[in-house]
Amino acid sequence: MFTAAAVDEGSAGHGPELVPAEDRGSRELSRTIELMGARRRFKRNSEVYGAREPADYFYKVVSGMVRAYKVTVDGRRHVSAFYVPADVFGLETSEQHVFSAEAVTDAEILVVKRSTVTSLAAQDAAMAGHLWLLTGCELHRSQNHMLLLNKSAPERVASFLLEMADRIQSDGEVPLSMPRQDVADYLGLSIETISRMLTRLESASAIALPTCRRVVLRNRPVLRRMLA
Amino acid sequence: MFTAAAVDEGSAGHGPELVPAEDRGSRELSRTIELMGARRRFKRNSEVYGAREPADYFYKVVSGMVRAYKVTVDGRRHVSAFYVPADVFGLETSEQHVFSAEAVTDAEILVVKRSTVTSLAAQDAAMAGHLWLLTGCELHRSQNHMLLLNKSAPERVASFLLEMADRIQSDGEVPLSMPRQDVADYLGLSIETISRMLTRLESASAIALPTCRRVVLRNRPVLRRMLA
DNA sequence: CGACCATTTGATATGGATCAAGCGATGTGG
DNA sequence: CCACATCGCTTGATCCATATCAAATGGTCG
Repeated sequence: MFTAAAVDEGSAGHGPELVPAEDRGSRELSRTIELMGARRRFKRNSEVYGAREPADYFYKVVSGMVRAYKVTVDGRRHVSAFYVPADVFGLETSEQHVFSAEAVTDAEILVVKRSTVTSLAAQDAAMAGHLWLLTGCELHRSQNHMLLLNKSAPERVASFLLEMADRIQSDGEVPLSMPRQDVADYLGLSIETISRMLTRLESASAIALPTCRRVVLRNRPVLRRMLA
Repeated sequence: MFTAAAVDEGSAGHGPELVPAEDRGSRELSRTIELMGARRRFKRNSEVYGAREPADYFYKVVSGMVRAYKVTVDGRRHVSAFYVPADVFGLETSEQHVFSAEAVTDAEILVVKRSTVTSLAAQDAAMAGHLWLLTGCELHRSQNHMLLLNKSAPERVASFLLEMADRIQSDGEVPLSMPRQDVADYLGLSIETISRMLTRLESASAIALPTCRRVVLRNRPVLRRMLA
């Protein structure tokens, strides 16, 4: 199977509305990691891998959340992605990781040797196809994030909430496991702006904030209308 | 061959310093397009493909330049990439194109049916590997662009010039084939800001502007020092 | 030569960063 | 169990980078 049949569209428009990993044609690779992967536990804020380290493994989140990030020479940090259960990450084609990865919360992660997967892929076209497909999904996500970074602050925050709601799928209630600083570094804004935008959305009763780490989406159409 | 051996690093740091397509392990796929591709000519500003159209072909630039872009609902345009001779583009895994592609200048482009490549890839692991690799390079480029969008205006412009100089490889002289608006939409800035930054770089004698479409890099270290 | 389009330059406006308190939870030692 | 320290979040005041608006200039093509 070397077609991209299962891949989304419907997302293309604007929001990242990413399709859950299981629906993305990733089953082969995902299952391989499931079967052959070693389960490792990571404490909150511990490192999964570091930028510039050899990229010898692929990863799949079982529980918890992971952030991929990079610190620039001038000390600014950019969070490129959050990975939630069922997401596969670390799929880069380069020999070294470009980003670092850390557990946002305590997390369980399946780890499989990259060489195991690539040698399977060399034998099995379906595996190779899925590897390609998953990388394509990551590309798609990255391109969406790129678009997001040209939007206004309210748009970025609204996009973020909708993205998280779609991916975590806990029905209206979005638990923000990460601190404000992570959100800020993901959206390219300051923590103060994140805070202000959330307050503004609450005033507009688009969302409710029972606690600062729990967001309830009260009015998605209002949020969607903010997307450029 | 299903290893990413040839893939860069050295870029990872900051600049996109992208390795020319031929050195990226893309030879198989690139050569396939070379052998099996139909050569098509596109006039300046004509469309190669449109967003949301079926992604039935892969492309390789022979001459000229191509821009990939997307217009958001609110009418803003984002240029996600410029493709120069030897670059392969249109590699998305999704069934429909997310971006549109247009010729920046008159261009010659090799076009090959995607199904041709994918059925080759289903037989030939090397082809599958190269497909993966090239998509990985596109991902890498996209991630670099993402980082770029969090930098200051002078940094973005300096990065852009260095990127173009590396990719066009015409030794110090960078012909900007695209109008300022394209640069602006690529860097997420206004045309006025692009203009001002170029002027500023000229005053700092980091560059010279014999005409507004030709940039001479006079002092790369100064440009590099601007990168965050 | 004149019209048109792209680029530069100048003046002003503004969104978001930064600086600086305040506030609220969470946890620790008395 | 409560006082207090700490950390993360919110709120307010100010500043600055870049957008936007508005001409002026230059380059290209009929």
